[in-house]
Amino acid sequence: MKVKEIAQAAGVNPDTVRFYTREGLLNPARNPDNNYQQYDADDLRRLRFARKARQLGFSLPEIRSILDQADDHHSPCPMVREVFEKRLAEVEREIAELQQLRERMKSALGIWREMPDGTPDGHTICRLIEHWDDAALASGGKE
Amino acid sequence: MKVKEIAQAAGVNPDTVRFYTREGLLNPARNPDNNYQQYDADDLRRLRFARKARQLGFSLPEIRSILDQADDHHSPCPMVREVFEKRLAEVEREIAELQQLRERMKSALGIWREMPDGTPDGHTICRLIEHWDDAALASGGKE
DNA sequence: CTTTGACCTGTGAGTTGCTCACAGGTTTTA
DNA sequence: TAAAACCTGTGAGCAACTCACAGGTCAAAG
Repeated sequence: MKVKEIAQAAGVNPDTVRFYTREGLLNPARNPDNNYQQYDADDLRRLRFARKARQLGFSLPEIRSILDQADDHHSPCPMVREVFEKRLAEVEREIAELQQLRERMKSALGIWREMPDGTPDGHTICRLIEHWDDAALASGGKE
Repeated sequence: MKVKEIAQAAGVNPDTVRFYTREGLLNPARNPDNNYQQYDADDLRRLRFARKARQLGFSLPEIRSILDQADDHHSPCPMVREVFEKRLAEVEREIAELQQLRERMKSALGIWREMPDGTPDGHTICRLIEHWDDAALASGGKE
């Protein structure tokens, strides 16, 4: 299979296939006649695997590690479980952060409804933002 | 004020100050003696404004527009309100997406508890991922 | 008065996972 | 046989910083 074919078979952009190849996730052979990349069923399996793993939140380096382990006939599953739990925790944290942001935004919107628009006077740029109280932020620090 | 001073006054990394200056959000004068950047109270106001706006979800180009409008003595408030509502909608969408991801991950974890780890056999890389059903994904498309 | 250390300068690269652009070679279609 | 569609590798662009580098400047200590 050529780039476009495997890309279509996996439902991804051909450039993504090229990118994954560059990154070493895919190891196509070469057609000696024209130097085209030649992907086989194994590459397609790896590509589909990679896409599923991405949808589950794995990073490309993580996916590469998993693939490498499998190539060495070691079961990547324990590693998959471990990485996965870490990712889940991260996702939970991201959700919490975004929800906090949403609350900040909503409270700002509520307050703004009663505030008149001001013209910048050299002291103030936009009261809406400048007078928004970020005391609530103190609780949500990043580590 | 020099870079480090204004950075401390606003509670940001000096490199962020330099970056914002490069990006045109800050317009410091120059000390002709040594070519150092010289920030004044107005720059500090802009910097604090920018940080607050960032925490509220505005992008740097958006913040620059707001600042530019204020410099022209137009009230940026209507624009702020408009951009803000769009951002809020985006945040809601991001939260929904992440929550969906979390559900996918949790359901995968649940299923995995009952699955044995497998050794790669040339057909399978990691059953955990390959046998994970992504039918649920069909509903959550991106536009 | 010189050295040391802390600060300043601008610029370029690294982060993540692609996506797009470019210039040139190949194959297919008309 | 020429145009269209594909292939090749490489480099840049996205967001919002952060860090590294090489060299200039300045305050205080010796």
